[in-house]
Amino acid sequence: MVSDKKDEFDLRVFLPYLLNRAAEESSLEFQRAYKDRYGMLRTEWRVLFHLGNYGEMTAKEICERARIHKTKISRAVSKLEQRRYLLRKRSYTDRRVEMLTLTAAGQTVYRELCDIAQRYDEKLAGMFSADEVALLRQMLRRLADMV
Amino acid sequence: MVSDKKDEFDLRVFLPYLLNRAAEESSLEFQRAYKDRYGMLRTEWRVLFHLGNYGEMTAKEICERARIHKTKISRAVSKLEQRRYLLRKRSYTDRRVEMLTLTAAGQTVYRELCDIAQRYDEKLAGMFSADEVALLRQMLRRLADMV
DNA sequence: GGATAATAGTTGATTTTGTAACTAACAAGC
DNA sequence: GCTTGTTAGTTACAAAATCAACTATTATCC
Repeated sequence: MVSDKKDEFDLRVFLPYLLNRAAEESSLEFQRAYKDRYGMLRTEWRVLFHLGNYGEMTAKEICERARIHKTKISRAVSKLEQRRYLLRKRSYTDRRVEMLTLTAAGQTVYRELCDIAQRYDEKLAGMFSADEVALLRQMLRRLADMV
Repeated sequence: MVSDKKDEFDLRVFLPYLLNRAAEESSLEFQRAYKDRYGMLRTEWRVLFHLGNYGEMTAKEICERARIHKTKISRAVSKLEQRRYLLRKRSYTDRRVEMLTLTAAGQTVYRELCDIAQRYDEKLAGMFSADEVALLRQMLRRLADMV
């Protein structure tokens, strides 16, 4: 007799769940770097990294690239400014817009965190073969809609 | 002349970042199912799914399996109980412990969400070949330390 | 068996996020 | 140029997450 019982759903293969769990787990160690060492929140390091990675940007551009809501960006920018990690400069072609750049201090922190990130990434990547990791990154980028 | 410039860090290949972005993005659509239709939070559906998937469990066991902090579980359980989705039953071998089970209503919601989850999972999986998805799930499980 | 430590789960205070309303500046249409 | 609509960014309030302290119960060790 053929089983007509619908395949039971298994939480542990559900992609959104797996992705979230993997993301949470793999963020923990790196989080300590920016949180414990620099008292930064996740959004703050994301802003810092975007400015470090892409140079001068506006809050709007960071919102779009990082897919973070503008209120979170706004608060993260204030915090980073307070800590003298970034400078705001009003665009004088459009005075609603602020150009954001890292200060020397911000760049130093950025580089330090980059080093930590890179080492940590290598550690994670080391769990798999080079081909596997390449495929993983590619698939994640597609899922993240960063194609 | 060989470049001795250290390879510039690229945010868009950093695994924790990719994982988080992919997780956030791929959760959005499914989130609407439990949030908009049932007014549930993420922790609440995770608890619901655990009970649906594994049957009777204690809050402690859910904490460990799902890696969610006990205060979040405690509040999610209260909410689910209020909505009559689950029942608490004191263990009488250890009266600190509560056995949690889904009510009939809870099981109905669970099954509905399972269907949605399964269809959504198939949609996501459809972005890649069967082999690729199998590998992805396997890698995510390792990253999530669910090996 | 009684003191001390450990465990399951809850509660309260603080921090962070999310939502909506807001200000200030620009753009378009007439 | 003046109304209407949009956009960049901020702020205020509500919802949720985090962290520490708490209660009640069980386990340990002398």
